[in-house]
Amino acid sequence: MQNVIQHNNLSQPVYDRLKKMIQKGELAPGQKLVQERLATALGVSRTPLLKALQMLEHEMIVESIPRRGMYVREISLQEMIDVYDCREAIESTAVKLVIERATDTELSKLKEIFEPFAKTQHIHAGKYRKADEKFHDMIVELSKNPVLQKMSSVSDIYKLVYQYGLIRPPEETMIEHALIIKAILNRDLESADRALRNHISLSRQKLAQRQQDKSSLV
Amino acid sequence: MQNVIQHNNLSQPVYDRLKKMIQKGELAPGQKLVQERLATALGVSRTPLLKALQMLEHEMIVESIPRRGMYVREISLQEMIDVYDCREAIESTAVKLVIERATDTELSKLKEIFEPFAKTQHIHAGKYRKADEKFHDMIVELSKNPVLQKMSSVSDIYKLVYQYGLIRPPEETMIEHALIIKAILNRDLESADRALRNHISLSRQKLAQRQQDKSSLV
DNA sequence: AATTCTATTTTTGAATACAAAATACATTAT
DNA sequence: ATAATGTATTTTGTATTCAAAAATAGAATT
Repeated sequence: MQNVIQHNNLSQPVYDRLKKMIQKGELAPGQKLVQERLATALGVSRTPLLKALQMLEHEMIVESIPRRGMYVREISLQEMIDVYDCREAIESTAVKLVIERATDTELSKLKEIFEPFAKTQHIHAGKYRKADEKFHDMIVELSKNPVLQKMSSVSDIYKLVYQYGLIRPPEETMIEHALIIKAILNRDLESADRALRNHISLSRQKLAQRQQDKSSLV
Repeated sequence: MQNVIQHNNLSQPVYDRLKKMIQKGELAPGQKLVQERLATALGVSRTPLLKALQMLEHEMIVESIPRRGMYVREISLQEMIDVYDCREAIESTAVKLVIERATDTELSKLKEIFEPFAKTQHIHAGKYRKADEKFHDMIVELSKNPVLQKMSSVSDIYKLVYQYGLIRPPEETMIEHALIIKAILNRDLESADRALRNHISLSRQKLAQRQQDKSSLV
């Protein structure tokens, strides 16, 4: 029995690890997270684990059922559609602020994200998804609105949409990304807003279509 | 020393009490919240208190400075302006969904909120503020989008704007509320969106004006 | 009088202990 | 065999303990 108490923020690394494990599916949706067992597996006590789980709960990645336990949340298709409405709200506002507040140097970083894909013929799906996430993250970051950033973390679960497979081919979204970036670089708010809303809205519509298909099966 | 352990969600009532205490200013912005002392005062141990504080941290009402402690957050004028941008994002999306999803019965409840003030000549400031908050809460609630609702809780700190005094006279906002409600009842998305954005935007501009005034004093 | 250093106290973050609720399991009754 | 009941085990929510870091107070020095 080791009698050493750590004092340096154990919950943060635990949070990071859990989040990755859930994103990778190592902890499956619906799965119960037994605290003592999980804590031992991660080499900490229940205290920092619980703090990490609470953070994930705020992001709607896990859910706590009182006196029952913590579970990895299952994100339904309907909820994912709701998430896309949230992303449109967040990012549309973010884009407005980016155009107001970001420097040209900062804007150029947005552009760089998709440059590797412009050259190549075949787009690596995994790398493109990462770039896509980075693009949307950066828009929120460059908004320089801390409250918006915090709110954004709640709808970050959109990143779990891959559970429903590929929503739209990269070739399609690539063009839309280019349009958004171009408008932002020109600091053309109206075009940027329109392009961004269109981009998110199209994906949401794809999800809604699947929802339709599913319910019409019954 | 009582040897009784409660098992029924102590953190929720603690959260409620703390939130009210902060809203009333009983716990002042900037004030340090010493855990042991506060826990004793509330009749619980540090464990449920800490959980409550984490919830408040997520809503940006308190902040944790690692290894230093928990503090009641001071919300600057600039941040409040940022909050209003967030509210516009949230509520604009909410209104869209309300028009899509809410029943006529539900919409009628929106209307009822301000009815007491239509009759009276003099508007009771405190009661009007409560009604105002209820109105905005209800829009988010009737959106029936759980993710949006969760996000909304983060920018709920707009309710602390009264710390900066009265932003606009009730007579002014009353008219705007009426316009928003009318458009929602008609399920006229375009008008509702325009009215709502105008309403929030005007308040934000007032705050921005104060920010200007303040910085030009220097 | 101001500043630096040191000893003491306080407070935080983590680990552990503990009681009640939830679950699993076996036994009995139907 | 299935349902119902009682018992043992597990797990949660809270309380407590503990060690390290931070804050404080006091002494020593400039």
